[in-house]
Amino acid sequence: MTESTPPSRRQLVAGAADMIRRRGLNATSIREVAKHAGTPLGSTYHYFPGGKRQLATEAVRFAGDTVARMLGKRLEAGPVDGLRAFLGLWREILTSTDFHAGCPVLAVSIEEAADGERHAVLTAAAEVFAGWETMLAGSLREYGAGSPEAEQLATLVVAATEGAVAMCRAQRSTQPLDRVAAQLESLLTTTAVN
Amino acid sequence: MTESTPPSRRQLVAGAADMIRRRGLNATSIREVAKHAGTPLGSTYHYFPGGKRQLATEAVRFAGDTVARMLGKRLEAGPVDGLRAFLGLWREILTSTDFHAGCPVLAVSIEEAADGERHAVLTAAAEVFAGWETMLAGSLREYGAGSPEAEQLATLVVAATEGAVAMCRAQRSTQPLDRVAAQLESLLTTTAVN
DNA sequence: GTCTATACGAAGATAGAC
DNA sequence: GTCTATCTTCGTATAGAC
Repeated sequence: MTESTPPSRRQLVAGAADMIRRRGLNATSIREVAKHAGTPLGSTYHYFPGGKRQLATEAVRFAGDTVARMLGKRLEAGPVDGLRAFLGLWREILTSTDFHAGCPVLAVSIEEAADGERHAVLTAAAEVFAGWETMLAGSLREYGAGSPEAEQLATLVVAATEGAVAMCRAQRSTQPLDRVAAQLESLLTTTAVN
Repeated sequence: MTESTPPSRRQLVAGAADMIRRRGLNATSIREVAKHAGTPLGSTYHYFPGGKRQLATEAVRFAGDTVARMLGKRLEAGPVDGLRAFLGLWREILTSTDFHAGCPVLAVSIEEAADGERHAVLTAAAEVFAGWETMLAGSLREYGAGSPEAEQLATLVVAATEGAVAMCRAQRSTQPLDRVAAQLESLLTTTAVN
């Protein structure tokens, strides 16, 4: 991580994130991720000795950080701008993939491990969600929202967006996300000063 | 369907729904569903000639109908009662399974088919979501909500609940669902008369 | 009509050649 | 250090015995 990161390693993580957000965690095979990245299967286990679990964990963190960076930038202009950017990001992912891709963090959250034990991927997903919520809540408080209200609104934004993206995929339409966007924007506008 | 339904057929559908809501669609194997139902593997293909896709489709519809029946009853007492029942149902599923189970409809919505073609399971999921939304929106209109508002609120309720259930599983806590509940209840109370 | 046995492919992971 | 070849297990689906 600290030493120079090989480009193929990075490609494996990004490719895994893309496959997970389309097919889910269990249907994402190391074989296919490696093939897609142009690296041999053995290399994957050299870069990720922890196997599939480690690769998936890093993929979730990678996707989470990418969204968080974008969200942080847009939140500088206020919570409603952040909300619009957040919703717009997922909308773009849906439409640009013809509703084939969603959120990899949600995907890993709803798949129990085969052996039934709680794996590190779930922990990473929880941290990613918490990070997004913390950023949103902080911005809401900055703009005048009260303390229990800000956290509740932040959770509502993340939960509603994640749920809406899944619904959009089922019905091949952005209608759920657009409806959620209208309600959330009006809610945040009346709560915080912009 | 119309003729007498064998109990093992029913068990297979219910078992599939339970496994899907825990592990997701791709990780749910016909073998294990059959074993769990106590029926031989061959019987599954006798009852469901369409194989895994058919079984999964019926499992989604089964789960959707179960929720819809409960929701319909509780909506007779008004939209806020319906909301509480809806949230309470998912909360109970989370806590009674130690956060191992979620919503099977959401689960199938986020997994692309391996062959890339759009399958019947997704269509069933879209219909289930639409059914829940229609019931909620109808109740909201009955209690005084305007026409674009009612549909938007209904979608927000379903999306936020589904997303929150997934977040609860990731962080092994009902906090996301409880926060969403607080916000949705206050939102529906100010919008509709109860 | 029900179920056993099996065909066939693909998964995760590793051993060991280069 | 990198990659090929392989081990083992499990998946869907079916053929054919009772």
